[in-house]
Amino acid sequence: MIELRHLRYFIAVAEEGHVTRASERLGIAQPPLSQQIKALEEAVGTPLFIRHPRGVSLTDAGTRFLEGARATMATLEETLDATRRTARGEQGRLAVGFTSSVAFHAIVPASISRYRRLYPQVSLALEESITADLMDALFAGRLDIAFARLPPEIPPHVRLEPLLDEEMLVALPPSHPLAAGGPEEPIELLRLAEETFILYRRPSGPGLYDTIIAACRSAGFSPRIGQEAPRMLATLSLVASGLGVSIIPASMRRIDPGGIAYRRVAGAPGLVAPLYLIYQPDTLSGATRRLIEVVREELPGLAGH
Amino acid sequence: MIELRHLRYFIAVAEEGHVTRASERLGIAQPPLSQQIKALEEAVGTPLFIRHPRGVSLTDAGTRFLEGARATMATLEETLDATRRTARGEQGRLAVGFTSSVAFHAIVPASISRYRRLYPQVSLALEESITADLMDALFAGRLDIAFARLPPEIPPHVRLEPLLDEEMLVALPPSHPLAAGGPEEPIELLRLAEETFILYRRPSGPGLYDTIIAACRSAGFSPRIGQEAPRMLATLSLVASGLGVSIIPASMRRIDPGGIAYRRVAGAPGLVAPLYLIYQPDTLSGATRRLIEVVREELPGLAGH
DNA sequence: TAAAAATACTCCATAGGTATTTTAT
DNA sequence: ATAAAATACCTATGGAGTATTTTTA
Repeated sequence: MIELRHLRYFIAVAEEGHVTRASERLGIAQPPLSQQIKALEEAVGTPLFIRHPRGVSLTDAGTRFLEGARATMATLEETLDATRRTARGEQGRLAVGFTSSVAFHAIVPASISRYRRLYPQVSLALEESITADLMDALFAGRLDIAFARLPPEIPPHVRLEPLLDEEMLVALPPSHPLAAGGPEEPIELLRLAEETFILYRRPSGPGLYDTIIAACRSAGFSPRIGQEAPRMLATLSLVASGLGVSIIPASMRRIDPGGIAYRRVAGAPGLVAPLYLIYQPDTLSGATRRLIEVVREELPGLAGH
Repeated sequence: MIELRHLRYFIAVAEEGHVTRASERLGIAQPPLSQQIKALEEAVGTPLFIRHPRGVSLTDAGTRFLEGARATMATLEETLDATRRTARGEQGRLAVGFTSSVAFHAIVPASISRYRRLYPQVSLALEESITADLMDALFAGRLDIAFARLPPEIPPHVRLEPLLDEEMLVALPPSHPLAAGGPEEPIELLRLAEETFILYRRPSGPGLYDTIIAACRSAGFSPRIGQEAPRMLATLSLVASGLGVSIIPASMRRIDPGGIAYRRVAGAPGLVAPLYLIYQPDTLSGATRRLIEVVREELPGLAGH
């Protein structure tokens, strides 16, 4: 069976044109080198060297073999390089998922764009989806990592790394009486007791839904749910149309489908939208590790929101 | 040190996704396979497999390594193929030399063209030169094989394989009295005793020169040398111009620089032009061996001339 | 509990070492 | 006579085998 040892030895002898000199270069004795060369010639099935009284030279077949032996070694070297770069996360592919409700938080675009700059050789695949689908994709290996709110259930081996707790704001139709105050002036949650609420549909983001209901309960009322919208943007459109009020993560404020008024909420400490980085810590690719690093480094600059 | 064994084992495990199944396929036990995989991962410097309770799967780095390992094995396989084809003489290069005095003998073009047809993957280099230069080139390895007359001296390790003895003809100027007879009617050499001879210059083809002089001597006269021409064609031009007669190998008859009359020679059994195949039998390339075969096979069909 | 991989050890095949002979100039 | 490769023989590293333990779903 031909081994790389044979190729290394063959190349040395071919380059030196001299078995003894090659054996010195290789740090072995001459007889074993002669034997290995002989074994190689046997395995190939044809002489590769012509033996002269003062050295050896290549046969035609040997010349062709030298070319191929070098190509083989070069292919392996390249492979080792690429493999190590991939392991270090400097090369390869990275599939990142996120939900529509986190896409607008600065941490996501900031991390992605810094990552792109630091590791340009990694080809990025970005996917927006609902939390449940992200979790499935993560578990199945179609996704390496995701940004999301608290998922309904956590598959085994999946880690949720809490990044930050985002403040939530009340979204009011422009015509609403409470919309009159300044945006930085908080309002009591209880003042919304008689309002109709427009909320995310349950399976799309149960975490936020439950949090909002719980906050209303502890403020002393049970909110009337007027409509459950399928996505964040749809929720805000309904609010803008005057069909009700909503409570949304602060980062969504930059979406404004027509004159919505955002107001901070007073006296509702549990009313926050957590943002998690989600991945399988046991099977982290290098590229994924690098993204986690980047996200953690971005965090201090934006912890507030 | 990474060996091909590691690559073979790695590929088997990657393809099976299962160390035990791969060990069966490889015909070894499971523990040594696990050890070799571990040693490979150590040499590469990064894990290549993720160990699951029911099998293994590739890491990102492992996926890249699989690709490269396959490429490495493929490069080696290709190399072995090409090396064996080269050894068999089905591929590669072949440099063939010949002198101007043999170029017109049917054996040369016939052999070359059949060789071309049989081994189209061998790139042929043809070189016409004087015998002495051919011998140098052969000895120096710039030439693999040559067709020539008897060389002045034979370098060590060079074999002269006699192919055939070619009849020699008298070449007469068109105006010469002896040119009147039919070409197949032989003339006695002695009848040329008073003629002026135009012969090859000595260093270009000493064999023929000496043969002609010796034949004249044994016919009972010493020829008068009028001129020594540098090449065969020049010799014939001088004859055509009426400056003298010459004696040339029969295959040159097809060159006719203006009305030369060719006549067979009677009673001069030693007056032949030998044709040799010349090569170094100790360092024959496959391609050279194939050409020798072809020439030997062509021989019976044309032994006469 | 069960399936698979890892670990511990043992053994032997063979890569490599030493001494010598052969070969070709 | 000499330089180099080949041969003969020996040594010991490490690849592979057997038995067992560890791991994790």
